[in-house]
Amino acid sequence: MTTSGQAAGKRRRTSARILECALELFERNGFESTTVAQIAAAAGVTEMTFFRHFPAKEQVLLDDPYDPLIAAAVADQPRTLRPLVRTVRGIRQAWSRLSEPESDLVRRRVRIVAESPALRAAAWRNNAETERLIVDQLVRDGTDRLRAHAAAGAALAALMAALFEWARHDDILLAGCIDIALDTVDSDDG
Amino acid sequence: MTTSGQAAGKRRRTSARILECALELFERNGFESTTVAQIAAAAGVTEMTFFRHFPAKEQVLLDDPYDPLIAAAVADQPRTLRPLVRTVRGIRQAWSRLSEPESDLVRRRVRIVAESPALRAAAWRNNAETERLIVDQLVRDGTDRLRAHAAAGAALAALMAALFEWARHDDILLAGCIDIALDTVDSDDG
DNA sequence: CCCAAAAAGTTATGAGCTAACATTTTGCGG
DNA sequence: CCGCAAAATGTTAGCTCATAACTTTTTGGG
Repeated sequence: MTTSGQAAGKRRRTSARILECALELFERNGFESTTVAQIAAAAGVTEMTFFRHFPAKEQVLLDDPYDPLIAAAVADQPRTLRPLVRTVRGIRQAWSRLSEPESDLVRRRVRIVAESPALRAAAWRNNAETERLIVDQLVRDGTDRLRAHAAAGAALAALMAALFEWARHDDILLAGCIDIALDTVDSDDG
Repeated sequence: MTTSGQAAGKRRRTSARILECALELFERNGFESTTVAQIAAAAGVTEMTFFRHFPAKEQVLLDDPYDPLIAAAVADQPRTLRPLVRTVRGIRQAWSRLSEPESDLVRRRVRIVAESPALRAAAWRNNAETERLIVDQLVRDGTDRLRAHAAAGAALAALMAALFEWARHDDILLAGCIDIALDTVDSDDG
């Protein structure tokens, strides 16, 4: 390489610093009451630099790598199942491998998101891309758009409920919450 | 009366003018590209006045009277049903009485909302209150928080899917879309 | 026609975000 | 170790949404 990624180390370090400072400020003072200027100052950078690392204030919390995995997992499910069941199983599979160390960071972020209506809404906007991927997959396999959309939306809503409830406690397991939430939607058969 | 609502007529007229101007501009140029200043100018008022009538730009489109009815309708369902089924039936009942004339206005607004990711997210924030009411009702009747949240979220997601799909066409019936979407989630039994 | 209250205007301010251009920092090839 | 191109960051200026404090206009009943 040598050409692309000259000072990539510095960039990652700055990103991490901004992220950590932002999380601490959000936890201490709340998301809305924390300004980008404060975060930037705490991280020793300019507002401009903050926005170069995170396209928006909310993206500090919402830029997670798990969502894209869902669409792939849904595609893996047998095409003979009902759309909702396929989606539910895909989500279950995608979230089954969340290691303990990262689990703590995820919990911190979800906790902050759960507190703010604006952030919960923003989380849905983030989900939109995942939802679109699931819908496309289901439609490709013969489900009509409306049913596909309803199934994907409902399953993701259940997932969000599981994440928010999980984040409210310190000791419960995420997998358990996801199972309960998805069972509520999926009822039984398969 | 006489004391409260001195010049209420003028206020309503101004609101209606702002609403109509905003809708036309949104339809012509898109939601994001339309500034509050443009809307205000078109309606012959100041930006300040715009915000006195609508707390935020998005509220021109999202301030609908139907959502609150849902929580009440859910409460009306037999408490013996599963939470998801109760919620689905409540939604079905609440949206069953949408008269034709208002239907056109609703469709205009939903169409604009469907176009913008930011607006779709904002619609979810609007739903949050409805969701809370449903959850509270279910919890009061013995369902645990997580299951209640999952059921309410999933059912509302299906409703949104129905509204968005319905708004994409000119000739289909909303009731039909809602039935299909909710059936996808509710599967069958009751 | 007068007058209290409601509606709308004025001015100022702050936060989030973007764009154009200048400056510093980084790390590899010589 | 030094220079150099690219990457990272800083600077400045501006737009839009939104809020607050204060003033002026408009409304409709007595």
